[in-house]
Amino acid sequence: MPEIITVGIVEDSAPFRIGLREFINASDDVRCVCTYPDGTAALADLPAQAPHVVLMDLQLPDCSGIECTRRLKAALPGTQFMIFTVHEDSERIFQALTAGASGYLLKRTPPDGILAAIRDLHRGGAPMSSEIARKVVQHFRPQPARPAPESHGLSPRQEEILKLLAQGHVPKEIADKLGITIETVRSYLKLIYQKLHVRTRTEAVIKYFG
Amino acid sequence: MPEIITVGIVEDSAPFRIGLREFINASDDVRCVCTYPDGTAALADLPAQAPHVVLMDLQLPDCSGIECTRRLKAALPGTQFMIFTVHEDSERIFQALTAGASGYLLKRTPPDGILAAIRDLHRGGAPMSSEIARKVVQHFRPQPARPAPESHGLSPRQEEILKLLAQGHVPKEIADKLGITIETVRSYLKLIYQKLHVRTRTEAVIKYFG
DNA sequence: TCTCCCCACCCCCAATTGGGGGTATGGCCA
DNA sequence: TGGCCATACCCCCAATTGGGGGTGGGGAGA
Repeated sequence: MPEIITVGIVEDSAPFRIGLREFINASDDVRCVCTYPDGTAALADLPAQAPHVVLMDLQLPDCSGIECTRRLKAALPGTQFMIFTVHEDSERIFQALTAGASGYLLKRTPPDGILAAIRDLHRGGAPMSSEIARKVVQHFRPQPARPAPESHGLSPRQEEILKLLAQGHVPKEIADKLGITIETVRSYLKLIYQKLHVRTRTEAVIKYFG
Repeated sequence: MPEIITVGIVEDSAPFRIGLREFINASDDVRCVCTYPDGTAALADLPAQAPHVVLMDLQLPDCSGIECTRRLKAALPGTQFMIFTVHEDSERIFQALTAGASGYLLKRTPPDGILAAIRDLHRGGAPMSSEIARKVVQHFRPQPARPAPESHGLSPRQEEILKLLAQGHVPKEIADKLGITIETVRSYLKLIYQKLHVRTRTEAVIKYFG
């Protein structure tokens, strides 16, 4: 028995909003639990509804759907946001993604595709219209400047230990996990500190993440 | 009458390679015109075939599929490359995209999905498995996960100390920097550990960055 | 052959850390 | 007015950490 996916809709066009809701509610596994015609209404009530997924139009009368997404995402980190719009310019796409959206559908998407995208989003995917996906992928291209691809010169074992450190494990736990003594782990840590030019586990982890 | 989409396959596993070719050729609109078991063979012959789409395994015997993609894309800018692999670590995904790939499928993708992805790629899309798309989207926002500092319920002073921790400072240095005694810093750290449900500085910093 | 490096282990020791107590001041607010 | 919390400080103590030494074995290269 699959869980019912709850959906909120933020869309200024009433016919479109209602039509979308009716279509969604005609499905077995997705329910539209709230709709809003503008950002103000959504910001006021949507956090209390906390749907799994929010469909967000970009063109709202009072504020941009991007700003609206940013604020709602801050209040509802667990909710997945899908932009649903006619705009497909790169600038807006990237702003939407940085604002916290995980999906980006064009309005010309067929109804079945919308439902499929909602399910995909809820499963942890990032549904995007083809055109959007291509723009996102292309944005990776003009950056051939790969900054420092692993130049710390750590041996495989040393890196393994660093990775466990970065997961929050204390040396004793690392020793247990790897089936070696704590003394060995300590030896490795000393070497790692030397190579990374740090003095503590914490600094090493920061270097690892930085 | 739709144009026939020509496909090249670079894949070291012979059964997989053959099976994929047969399956593709069973379709009406897609034809596999060449297959290669390794990067060397692909680099030598694929430019002469110039298929519309190339399915590229990442795990090749002689060189990485990423490097192979980079060179082939340089020779065939009009050809669309789709990575086809079991790897889904972020590092490889981004390397593949910067190398010129426009699609990224996991091998667990059902056959129908593979054909659909080939068509999508040829139409100008960027087909990706759900897991891949989500990773791409998430990495697109390097620092959006910052605006949630209140969630852990730290006081301003506690957060200030945590921030210094996250810069690699040791408690004694924090005391000096803030002009308070180390004992005070230690008291704060205990509170911070409690609130964040961690036991060490390192874990606290990981939480801070996570 | 003879290094060099990686892996694994051991000892010592000073310093630090984390956990447990505690005290005192001041602000907020009900 | 009393409670609650943030800030700031103190003590003790076991355990851990970081830095300094060292011992081997095994594999890759020169």
